[in-house]
Amino acid sequence: MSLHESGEMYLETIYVLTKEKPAVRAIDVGEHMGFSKPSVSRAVGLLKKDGYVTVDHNGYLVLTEMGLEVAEKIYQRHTMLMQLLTAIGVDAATAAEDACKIEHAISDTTFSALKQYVDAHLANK
Amino acid sequence: MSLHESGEMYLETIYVLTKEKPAVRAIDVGEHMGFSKPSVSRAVGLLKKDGYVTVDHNGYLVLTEMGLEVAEKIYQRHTMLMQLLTAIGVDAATAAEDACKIEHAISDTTFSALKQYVDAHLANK
DNA sequence: TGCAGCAGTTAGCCTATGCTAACTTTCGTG
DNA sequence: CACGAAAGTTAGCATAGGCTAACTGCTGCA
Repeated sequence: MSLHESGEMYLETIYVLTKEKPAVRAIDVGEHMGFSKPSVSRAVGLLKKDGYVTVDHNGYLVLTEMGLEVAEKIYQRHTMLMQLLTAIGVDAATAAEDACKIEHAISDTTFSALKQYVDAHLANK
Repeated sequence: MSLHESGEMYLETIYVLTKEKPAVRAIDVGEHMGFSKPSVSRAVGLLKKDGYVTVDHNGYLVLTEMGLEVAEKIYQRHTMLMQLLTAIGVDAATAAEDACKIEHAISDTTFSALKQYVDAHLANK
């Protein structure tokens, strides 16, 4: 089954937490996203079924190659959007909030064009 | 009840069609959005209940003041995003598609900042 | 004038995605 | 060793928002 916005958010969260912690459990994901345990449980079940994550014997969540690919893609969008929005004067909190929504909406084409523009005109501002 | 992305899309579509045609019926909205008649019927029913549109005795859809306000807001976002995306090299079709999704996601703050930036740096490119 | 076709509605299905309540499982510690 | 807390799962509810099937109701034309 195809990934929706919510699936992408879970993958991105697992990705981000993986960079912060030695191991990521479902409960950590839930706390980070502000979702209940059952919501995470179901979401992870779907991501597992579709081959985006695996769960080891300790209950630790690990992104598969496919999951990592998606997570990195979304995370890159997030980073670029944060750069763009803060560079044009949007406060960090609002930028983060909006970036989280926009990152799931834009096509590869738009991402590339924006990235190129930001790198050329707005980086380090 | 609050408006969701889909409600905003319906309002925007009614707004756009109103500028193109003498009168807008539910069926026109459905054709324009690629949705079935029942989907439009229910959506319009909700928008009517919540005071965003009225339906006259001929079945023509008319935006209320409140509906018009929302529709114009979304339409402005759409226009600004089209300007932005095409200015940085995104093809028109992709820009339109992405603008349709982004327009519902951005906050007023981000809209203002982007609009200002586009007007100052990217207009008429 | 009666029927055909179009517009709109109603009923009910499906998926996605959040939730709570309640159960299971596992583990550390008194 | 047994109990309590923490993590995860299962069951079932709700909303949003698509869809098809089938009904209603109006309108225009042979």
